[in-house]
Amino acid sequence: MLRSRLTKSEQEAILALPAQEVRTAAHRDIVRPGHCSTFSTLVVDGLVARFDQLANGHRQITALHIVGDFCDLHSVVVPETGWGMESLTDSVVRQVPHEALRDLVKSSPAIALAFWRDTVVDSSVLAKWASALGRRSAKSRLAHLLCEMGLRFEQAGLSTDSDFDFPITQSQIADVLGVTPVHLNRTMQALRQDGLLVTNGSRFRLPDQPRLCRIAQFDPAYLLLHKPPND
Amino acid sequence: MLRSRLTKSEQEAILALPAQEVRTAAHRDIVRPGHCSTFSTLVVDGLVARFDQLANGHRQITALHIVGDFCDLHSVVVPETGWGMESLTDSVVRQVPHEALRDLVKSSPAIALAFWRDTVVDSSVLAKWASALGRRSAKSRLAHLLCEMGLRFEQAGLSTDSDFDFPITQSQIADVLGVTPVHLNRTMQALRQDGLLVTNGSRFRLPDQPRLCRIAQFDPAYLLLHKPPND
DNA sequence: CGTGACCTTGATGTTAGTCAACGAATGTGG
DNA sequence: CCACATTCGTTGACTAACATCAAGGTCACG
Repeated sequence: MLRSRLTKSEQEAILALPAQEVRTAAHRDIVRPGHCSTFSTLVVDGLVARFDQLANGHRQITALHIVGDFCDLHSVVVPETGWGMESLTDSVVRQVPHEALRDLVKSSPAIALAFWRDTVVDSSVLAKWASALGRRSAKSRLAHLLCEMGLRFEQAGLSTDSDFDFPITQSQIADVLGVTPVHLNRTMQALRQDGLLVTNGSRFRLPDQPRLCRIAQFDPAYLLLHKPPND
Repeated sequence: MLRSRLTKSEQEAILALPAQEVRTAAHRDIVRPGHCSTFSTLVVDGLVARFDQLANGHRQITALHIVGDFCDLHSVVVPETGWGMESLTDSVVRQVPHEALRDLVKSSPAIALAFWRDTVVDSSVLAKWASALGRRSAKSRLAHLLCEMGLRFEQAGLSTDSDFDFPITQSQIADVLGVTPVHLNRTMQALRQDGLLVTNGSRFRLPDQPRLCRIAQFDPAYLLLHKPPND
């Protein structure tokens, strides 16, 4: 679950944290921007996005979180939310009070480091994405997103990296890539015509991953999957 | 220096950390992408940028660091560098060994939280920037950058927020905004014609900040300047 | 008096946004 | 079972933003 090595007892301490389980329908705002949050959110089922909203209402999704992700652990040390969180699908989340997390962190330096590390990995993914938004074409960004999500779904044990269920609308993908829904639609068609993408409902298949990775210039190092020890 | 409240003795412990002071000329890579770093970098003088590099050599700057910033504290918990760091001007930095930082973090939970918090603030700035790259025009992004840097220079006690020394080339700003140098040049001219920017060498003056902030949709909340206590 | 780094300008091509409309699938209430 | 609305994907015509290519201009520096 977390991207660090912990002892059994430390793992148990995290799992034993008090939490409120919440079910939400798709397209609901779980955390509204501009407030102060009192809990962190663990995704139990579904797909959850962190976003930033502009004055005109347009959204830029800055992170996608799948089953098992602790999506706003950073709010433990910085509870002020400039961002918001929305459910992209019907979802189930566990809300863990900051108070409990802070107590745990004080009692165990190893867990503090593991939490810190987890937020840094999120930040590493975000940096890679910022670079994609600034310097790549929509087609390359879409390819990159597909490569990343495939790998993350596989790592989470949900599917293979080249054939996965990704229940997201084209408008939502557009909010990730920073393009309009119309342009995303055309970009997806371009990948389909190149024989790099086959979709069927929410099922995504990537028939030629090596070529897709080349277009995306995808190097999975930034996801930090090898989980080195903390010290 | 750090964006958290610490006791005197904690502050002294940080300042007493062993470090190697290094001087670098402008336009040098301080940390090369794709390695494993063994120290974190504190900016003593100058301007330092974190960047991500594409296969074609193009760079996207993902963070700017001014005097007093600890620019890669995150590498304490994740030493693998997908990114690089370059000096934008002649600079002086202090390189603090990760080993010493990890020892300090283990001995003091408050410092661990302060360090964690610092990396989360960087991440908050990055999220705002990703949103700008995805959803705003070059003009709005430039306005946003100017508002942010003005405020940060002021907070660091270097100048006022509407008249500051920002020793950076147009090509480097272009690498921040994710545009070409040619287009950045034209974007700056547009701000000048609107009476929103006056430059003289590396001196930037913002004659009409309220209007500039409106164009930028600048809300400084994401910089988390009010420094709430850690717990 | 070159030379190189940086800024500026013009012409032209490409990428992506905007506006508007339509079709397919799904759900809902009568 | 049918009319209706809603959401989502798709398409076409047109426009705006930005990239690319190429060339000069300025200034500091050796």
